[in-house]
Amino acid sequence: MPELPEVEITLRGIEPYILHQKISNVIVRNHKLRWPVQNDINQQVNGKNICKTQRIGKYLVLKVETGSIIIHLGMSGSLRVLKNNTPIKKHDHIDIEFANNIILRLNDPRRFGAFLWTTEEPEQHKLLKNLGIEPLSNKFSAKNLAQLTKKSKSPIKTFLMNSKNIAGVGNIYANEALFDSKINPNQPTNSIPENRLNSLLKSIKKVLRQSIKQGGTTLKDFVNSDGKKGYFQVYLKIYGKKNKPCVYCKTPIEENRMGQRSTFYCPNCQKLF
DNA sequence: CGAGCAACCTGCATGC
DNA sequence: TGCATGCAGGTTGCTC
Repeated sequence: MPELPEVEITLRGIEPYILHQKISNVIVRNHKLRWPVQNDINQQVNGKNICKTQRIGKYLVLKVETGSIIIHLGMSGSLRVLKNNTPIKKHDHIDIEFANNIILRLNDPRRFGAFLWTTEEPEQHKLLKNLGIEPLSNKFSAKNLAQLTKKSKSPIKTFLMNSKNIAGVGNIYANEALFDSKINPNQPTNSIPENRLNSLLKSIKKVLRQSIKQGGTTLKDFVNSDGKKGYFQVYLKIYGKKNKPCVYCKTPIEENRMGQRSTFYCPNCQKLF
């Protein structure tokens, strides 16, 4: 599921409830996520206050004085703020209980998500230190994108989805941003002229911002911290639209596979050049 | 090095 | 109805 907008929505939803609150317990019902959840996680954080929360790419970081909890939602994860004693549902793997009587509950049917403890600076953690540019930051500029793309011969969609280049763009938003800027997903990255790169840059920021505004995209599992679904799926123009008419030219949208991911494009609007 | 792809999991839609 | 197949917002870590 969760790409950058969904993780951002989750962060905004949980932060007001947990920032500066004291952790009173961590319950791990199933430690088998992408990596095993550390056995002593409760001893590490019990009694500590959350002093900072942040999103880095698709990762959420909950900082306490002595280290950080790093959370990734994988394909199907969600985090909810609930009252203590809320009955457990299937795939509710972890609860962080707080002294103010709320819990932060991780549900993740596919268990591709992660829940890690680190005493390093989170940016230095193995999984985060090679992340590329934050696409909504000022560092994601025309100049930097031009610099970054000239080294890569990969198809542009593969480039966009590689978190070493850009952190947080996944399959939905790569498809949408390429359609919005009328670039073919297979266009070799280093063959894209500067004016087209600038338009791609704007499309990426636009699509991510619009999705955040709509509470993210819910295809299946994603819910925000209140348990509500996102609404941006209503505004998707290309993702999942195989054989539907292109909103600009009515040409039927085509689908193929790049890597192992579904790729949608309008053969008329997104011609290779 | 990079590119390609299997693997990690459950659930759901589809087709025989 | 039942069973097999394939696919799903991600990413690591193999092989070549």
